[in-house]
Amino acid sequence: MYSKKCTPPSCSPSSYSSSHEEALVVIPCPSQQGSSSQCGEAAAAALSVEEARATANLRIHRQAERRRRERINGHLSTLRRLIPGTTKMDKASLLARVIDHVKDLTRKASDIGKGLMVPSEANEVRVECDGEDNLLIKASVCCEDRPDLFSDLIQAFRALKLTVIEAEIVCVGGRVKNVFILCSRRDGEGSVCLSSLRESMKEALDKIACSGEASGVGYSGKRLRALQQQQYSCYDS
Amino acid sequence: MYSKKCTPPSCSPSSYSSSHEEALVVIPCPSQQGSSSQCGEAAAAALSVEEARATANLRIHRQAERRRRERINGHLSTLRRLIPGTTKMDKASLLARVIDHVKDLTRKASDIGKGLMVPSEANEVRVECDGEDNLLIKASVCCEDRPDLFSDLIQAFRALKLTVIEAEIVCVGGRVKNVFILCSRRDGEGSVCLSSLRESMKEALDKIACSGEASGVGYSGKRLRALQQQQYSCYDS
DNA sequence: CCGCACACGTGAGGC
DNA sequence: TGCCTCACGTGTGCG
Repeated sequence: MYSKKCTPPSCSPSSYSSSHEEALVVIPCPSQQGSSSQCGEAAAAALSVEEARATANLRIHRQAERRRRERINGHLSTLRRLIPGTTKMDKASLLARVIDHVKDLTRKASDIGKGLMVPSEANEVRVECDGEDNLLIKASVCCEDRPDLFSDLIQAFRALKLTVIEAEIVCVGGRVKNVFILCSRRDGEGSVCLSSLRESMKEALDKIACSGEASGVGYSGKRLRALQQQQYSCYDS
Repeated sequence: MYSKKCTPPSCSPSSYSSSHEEALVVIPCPSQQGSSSQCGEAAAAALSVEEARATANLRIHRQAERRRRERINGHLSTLRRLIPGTTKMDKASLLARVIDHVKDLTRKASDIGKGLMVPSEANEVRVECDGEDNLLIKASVCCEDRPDLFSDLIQAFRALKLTVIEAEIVCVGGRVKNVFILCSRRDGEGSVCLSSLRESMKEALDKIACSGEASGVGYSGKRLRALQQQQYSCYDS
């Protein structure tokens, strides 16, 4: 029940067989070929041939194990190649980072599939620092849409010295969800400074999200019903 | 100054087969301690103490190596836990699937950040079967927007006996991108049937996407410029 | 019996 | 020098 047909044949790290090659020489014992007449010798011969077979098996086993090791290490270095910054890293630590990476990507992927990309009913502002290098910041704002919302957000980011790397906009029935990937370009960067940045960001974005709340309302029930009936529309009335 | 020449490396590994707990008892051998009065013994004692230290080092090395192995295998089983369907799978194959998973998730994740969620200039219809169970189908349609586009799509899915699990709509400057997660509820399901389903889906969606092409055009350059200047808007003129 | 996969202990090399 | 990581060969259990 294991291994299936996978066995990527190309996983070999290309440098192979140069270092130690198993010589095919098998029989070091010359003792037992002439002696067919003595029974004691026969026993010895049997034992030695048995030994020879054992060593042959051992040899096969040895190189099989080596192939297995090469397969595993090949996959491991493929992983190293895939995940940036893991070159010349400990094998165990590499696996740890692979785990982190998988978890992270799974979370991201589930975000897109689930409800993240459909603007929710309630206003929502989230600011999270992505990854371990703390360079990228992800900010998402979900609120009622209005003509100058986007430029307001951009201005807020500019005031905080944040560069927009990516922006993602989804609008459904008058509500909008904006997700930004930002990059903070500051001189004395530190985790302390970063947390305060988080706070000011959240404050500013909250203000922007709520500023259009007084004017137009009443979409809630209608929009929800529209969603449930699967009659999405991007068009305002 | 213990004698203890025991534990020669040749000593069979099964000798201390008591599961694996390293007993702290070090000195079982009382063999050559009686003669303390001879000077030749001094050299032997020095040699033996050196040997003893060597074996102690070996012991430390042994259990350190074991810890390392445990760490790696721990991470490996964590990965098994994370990726569904890899229980009791070969270690190398597990790594292969981890690689696939990482590649897949990276692609998906880059999709959300890059161009997937912004309607592209050219019309585009994609149908892909997600995951290994072949139950979920992801269909994305990118085309010029029109009032009844969505209901047309829904009708097409209904005709193909597809249930909409999730829908994601992004509209920018008159163009729209719809991404659907669908579930096929059919009796005799098979990969053959599924590929034909793919074909008919693609055909139907292509028809729908192109049907509004004749009427309104000319957004292209304007929209592209708007995107580059980061002046997104969900509002039609 | 053989192929396969795993865990183990040990030698070698890098700080 | 000591600790750590790695590769290697081998013993062992499973189909």
